[in-house]
Amino acid sequence: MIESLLLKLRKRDVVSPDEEQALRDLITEVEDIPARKTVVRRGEPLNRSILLIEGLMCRQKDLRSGDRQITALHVAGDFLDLHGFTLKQLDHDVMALSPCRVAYARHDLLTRLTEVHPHLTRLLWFSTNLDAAMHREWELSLGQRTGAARAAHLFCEVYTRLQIVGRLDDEAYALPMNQSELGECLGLTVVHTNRVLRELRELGFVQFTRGRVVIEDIEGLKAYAEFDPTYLYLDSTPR
Amino acid sequence: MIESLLLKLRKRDVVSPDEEQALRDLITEVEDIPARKTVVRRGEPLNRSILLIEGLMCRQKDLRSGDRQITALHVAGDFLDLHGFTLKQLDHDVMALSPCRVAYARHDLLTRLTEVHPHLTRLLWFSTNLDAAMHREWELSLGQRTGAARAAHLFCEVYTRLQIVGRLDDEAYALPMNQSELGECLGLTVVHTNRVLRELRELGFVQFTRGRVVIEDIEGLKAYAEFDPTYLYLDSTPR
DNA sequence: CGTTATATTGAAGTGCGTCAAAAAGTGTGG
DNA sequence: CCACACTTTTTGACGCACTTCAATATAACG
Repeated sequence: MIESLLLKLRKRDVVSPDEEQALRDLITEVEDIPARKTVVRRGEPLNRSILLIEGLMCRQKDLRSGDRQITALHVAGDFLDLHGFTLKQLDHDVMALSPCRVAYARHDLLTRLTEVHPHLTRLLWFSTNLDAAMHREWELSLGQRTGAARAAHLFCEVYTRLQIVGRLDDEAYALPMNQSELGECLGLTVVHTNRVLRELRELGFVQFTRGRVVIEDIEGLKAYAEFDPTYLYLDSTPR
Repeated sequence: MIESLLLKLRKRDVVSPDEEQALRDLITEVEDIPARKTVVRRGEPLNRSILLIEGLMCRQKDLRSGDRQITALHVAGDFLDLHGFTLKQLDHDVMALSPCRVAYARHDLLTRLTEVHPHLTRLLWFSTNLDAAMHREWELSLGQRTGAARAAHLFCEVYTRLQIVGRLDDEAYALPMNQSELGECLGLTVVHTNRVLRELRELGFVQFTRGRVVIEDIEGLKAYAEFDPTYLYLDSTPR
């Protein structure tokens, strides 16, 4: 159940059998979530954090005009709102993009964990810092990259993250969202998102059709996006 | 020396005298940094984190074209790279925008702190999560707000953050950067930044001249920017 | 099979970038 | 105090990336 989480963490540091057990003990109830359901609403008090076991979720903020920005994507093995453990409420919504399976980690157990497992605590802390690193890369994309490069970069990032947790299907993967939602990740309208996707397709880099990404030329795509995975911290270092 | 940090933390939770002392013991050497100096370079191994005592610093990422994005601003009381404690190296540079005074917190002492002070650890964890919340709000700005609203929002955010640490000078404050650097925060060119500033001035909201922000109508500015400080977590809650 | 969501294309408009130059401010040395 | 060089701000003209509005095509679904 926490296998993807372990894959993710062990890519970055050693997790002892003891710590693995502590994580297993942390996770209680499992639940299935339908697509499009909001699982955490901004401002609501939190007493547990959610681990994504299967599916695709996102964090989003919106303006009064209704314009939305998706600020993060989450794949299997990610905590959706571990930051909520110290923040106690979120500044944004968390929504399922596909049908998902999640598990819950109660905050009182997490508090206990911080008192008993300092190294594991630092690892969980690391994992929220990793989210922040991705936010920064998205800021760079939104502020400086062209629409096409932004899309290309996103495809590279998700490719890399899914690879870690074994969700790549050869050179393709599931990205269950429509072009409108993809546009909300990229800060583009649906119409322009569609044009940008055509460009990437015509360049022979990648195809995105009905929630599925097929990579045709990963090296070309990475070069085009200036994708440098440093910000994903893929080295195993004592944290 | 850590007074601004204490103001910042105590705005969000209780810091016991014991914990205050632990923080004081954490901070060793103090140093003065000249403007424009890069204090942390991406990729370099870190064994300490930096607390900003006085001045303005930023985090920045760039593309090969030379286009830069400033992903965060830091004021007195902020840790510049506390995330570096668990990341062990940064994915971006940290640079002084003005002459600054900083103090250092060694990572071995921080590790020790996590083993002895779980609640304080959670508070420091919180503070990195707060940085992430600001990153998300900037993503919303960069992705969805117009240039003028983005600038207005930034002025509101810094106004609020400086207020907490007592650096407001009536309805004005120091923001020691030029229009080019402001543009790099906003994802705009200098030229357009200049036009956006004129617009905000003509609307009677705010003036930005030679590194100084003079707020003329804070309520108007907040409304214009749709500034909602929820994401700054200004309530005192047990973390 | 009809209904609704999603994708695609076209045409026209706009926010912001680019290029270029002038104006204003700042710092330094004489 | 001025002279000079340099940085920063400001403005104008023009171009482009992206948006908006609108219509059609295609896929998904009960």
